[in-house]
Amino acid sequence: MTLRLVTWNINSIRVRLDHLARVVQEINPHVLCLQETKVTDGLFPRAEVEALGFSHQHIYGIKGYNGVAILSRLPLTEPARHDWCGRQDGRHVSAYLEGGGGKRLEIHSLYIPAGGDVPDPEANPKFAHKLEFLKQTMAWFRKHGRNSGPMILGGDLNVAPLKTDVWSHKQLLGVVTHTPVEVAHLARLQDSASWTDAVRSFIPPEERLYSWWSYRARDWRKNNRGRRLDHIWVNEPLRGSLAGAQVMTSARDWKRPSDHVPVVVDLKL
DNA sequence: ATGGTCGCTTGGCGA
Repeated sequence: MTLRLVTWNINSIRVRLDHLARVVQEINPHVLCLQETKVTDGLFPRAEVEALGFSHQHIYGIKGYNGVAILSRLPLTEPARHDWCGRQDGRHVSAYLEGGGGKRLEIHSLYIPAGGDVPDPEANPKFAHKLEFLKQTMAWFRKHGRNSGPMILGGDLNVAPLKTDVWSHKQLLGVVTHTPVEVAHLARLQDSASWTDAVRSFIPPEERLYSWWSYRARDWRKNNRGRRLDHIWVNEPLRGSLAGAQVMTSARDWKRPSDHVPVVVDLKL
């Protein structure tokens, strides 16, 4: 079988249920990793999501902001919540996907802190939190990755690592999401479990690629000042299974869009 | 250079 996984910062699942339905209709994934669901678990639209075919739901929401989920057509087992930096803030969940080609895949949905405006951990506690979050997740994956089987991670990692992941490398070197210290931290996270950047294994690094465009631009398409903040990574056991990748840019043009678009990867299992 | 827009916890915060 070919397993299709989407990661998407949906920026409120309640506001964008119709968009979720459209993603399901047009892309037909087996698994969705969502970020910024922005809803407590009691108010999560479980029935509506189940009606779309996703009866297996592992959710971790808090009031007002953040919130992550793994939604699946196939069974999910051993659902886990991961908390970092001493906060219970709905940024990381994992579960095992059962039955994909007889394999058992470990899935992670991750929402790394945005980091505020000033890229200085001394002056800006949000930036300090972002760097510390990256350190704690990399330490965990370094240990955990040693004896894990096939793993796939989808998330809003809030870092655009490559020059071609931003509209202007030069102009964004001092802007949070593209500073050298964040890129170095993300590289260490990527190294922690020998992750492969699944999307960039199909869309070459020379090619500009974005997954987020600010709401504040008057015309996002015309300015095209995007950044690639949303990523899908696979570990070594899945590297040979990679079968395709795409970024659903069209979703940014829908009515009342998220500022992020869905990112899709196919795995031949 | 500043402010521009969303969604949430109704109003300031986080992005």
